Amino acid sequence: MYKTHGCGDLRAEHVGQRVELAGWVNRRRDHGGLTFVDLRDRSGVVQTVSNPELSQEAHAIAEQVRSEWVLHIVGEVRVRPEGMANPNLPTGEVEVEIQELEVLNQAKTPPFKINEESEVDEMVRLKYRYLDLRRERMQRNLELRYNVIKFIRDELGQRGFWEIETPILFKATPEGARDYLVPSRLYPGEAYALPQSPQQLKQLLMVAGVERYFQIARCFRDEDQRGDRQPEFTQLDIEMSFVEREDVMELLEGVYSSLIEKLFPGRPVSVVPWPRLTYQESMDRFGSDRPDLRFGMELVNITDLAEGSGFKIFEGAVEAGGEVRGINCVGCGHFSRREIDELTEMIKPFGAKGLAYLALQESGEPRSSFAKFLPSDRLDAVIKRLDANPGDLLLFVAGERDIVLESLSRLRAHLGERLELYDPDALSFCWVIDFPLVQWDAEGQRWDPSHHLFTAPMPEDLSLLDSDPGKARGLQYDLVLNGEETAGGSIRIHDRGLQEKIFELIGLDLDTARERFGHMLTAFEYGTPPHGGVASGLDRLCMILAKEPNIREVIAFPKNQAARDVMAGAPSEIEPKQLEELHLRIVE
RNA sequence: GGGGGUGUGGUGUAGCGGCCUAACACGCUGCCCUGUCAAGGCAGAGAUCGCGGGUUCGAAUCCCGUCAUCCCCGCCA
Repeated sequence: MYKTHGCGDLRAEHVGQRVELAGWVNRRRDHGGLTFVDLRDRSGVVQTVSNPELSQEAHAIAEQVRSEWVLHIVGEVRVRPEGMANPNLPTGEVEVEIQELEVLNQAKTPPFKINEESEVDEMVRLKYRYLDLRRERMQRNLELRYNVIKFIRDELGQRGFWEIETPILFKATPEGARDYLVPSRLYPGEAYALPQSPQQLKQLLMVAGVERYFQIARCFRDEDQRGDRQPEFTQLDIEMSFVEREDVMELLEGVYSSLIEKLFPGRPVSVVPWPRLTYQESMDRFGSDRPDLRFGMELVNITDLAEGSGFKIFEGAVEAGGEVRGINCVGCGHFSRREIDELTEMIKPFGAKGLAYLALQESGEPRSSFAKFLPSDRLDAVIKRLDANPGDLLLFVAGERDIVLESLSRLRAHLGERLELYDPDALSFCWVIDFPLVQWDAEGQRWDPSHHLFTAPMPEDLSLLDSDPGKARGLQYDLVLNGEETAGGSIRIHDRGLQEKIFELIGLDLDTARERFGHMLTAFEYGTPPHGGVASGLDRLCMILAKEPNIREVIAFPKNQAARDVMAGAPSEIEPKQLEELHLRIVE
């Protein structure tokens, strides 16, 4: 070993000890005679001092040293002279007096500063990711992620789960996201697919009698990027036999609650059991199936008050079968016309024609785009229903239900952040349940599973599958954290007949279904236990726990927006020889 | 596939028709300096203003195209 201690671990208790340190030069302060070298390793930073009176040889080297050089130092830990302690440094009470100094490696001047949290263009960071990861923020994130995963492994182990690996080379499933394909060398024209999730395999593990399975599983989806989406990502995959919906939800909230209690003590977190909202309720109150429960500002339906109100825009929306809903931005009555116009522009992309506003003044008439059209008793009823007081700003959207909900939901999320309506440390969980099993896909003219095609319908809704499939609910649950979808799961179908019925409903003919999922159907005939599970996006979870704005900040080597690895330059051109082996030809 | 933002020394920014022979901070190089810790002092190097075309007497600045990058929509069972 090159070191006896971590740089950041040295304290007053080590005074007098001879220590060996190894690490990077964080900063050098050369006073000519005396030279200070702040040495950094994973554990932190400690000040080392080179004094020519102690070692002429070491001092000559210390004068040559530059940022990010890799050093090996032998020296003695000393208390700093009176008044020289640095309270900003955990190791600030001591310093290491250099006796021997060895340069293990020199370093070019890095393209950006490693020793401070300066803003750097992300392309440059990704190109030199190994340097970016050397910075404190990234080291913190890497450690946080490790701690989260370690905790989950330990916790699930204690709860009787086995961690089982499933194949990365598996079979394409044209339903769902686009697959990443791996062409087969041995079988011309055939390909493996990388898993979008280990869904089928974990269900087959239940058939296999595993009963309690989990995996920290890498998943692959060839779709376009977002700030919270990467082409490959990691999910906590769980499956359990002989359970009902509530059992799976209780398990995950138990694991995550204790995780936060242990690793993030002091952060405000939802109390178990976490709120359970039906899909209907969530849409009705928040306009979204992933409601951010860190703050209120719920959507209020005033459709009945809008009907025949005298305001043509409201009336028209109601007559066309639409709705009128509003939110109360408490204390925002001072918003300027321009600010309200900006909010209006914000929701137009979602189909909203406009934004009606009513700003209640502390005194005098309200400022409003529509109040003058409404009889005063109607106006009072509206104000009362939104629980509004002088100084508040009420915002309304009228139109088709979907548009109203989406617009106000976006507006609510935007205002919640802008007005700082919540504690940035808060971790607000909730479950959304009772999703529709299938949704009508107008483009494809067919029913689409809202979760996936193995989700069991609610038993009491079974008959609806024939009469009114859109009304049938699934035994499904989504976990939402601070308005972000963090996990999703369901009780699965374990009956071949029902599974085939679902295939049929979503327009998979029996031959195709058997070709793609024959192994599942066959397995269901050999004594399949009732089972269900959940999958949780760990990158996203870590992103929120680390309070990072972007999923790339918690992934060691992420792809950029265009799905490229800019450090290694992947994807890259294929050698003709490889193409030939794989029986492939490039079509321009 | 579509919409929007951004591209100026190594990094972060300023400049947004002529005062630009491109400014500032940090970093970098050299010299000085024995108690600094964002060390300090002095001196210095470093930019064809993403690329191509156009408008103009004159373009970092305006226009068009293109590339890169980020955000969003579509997509993500």
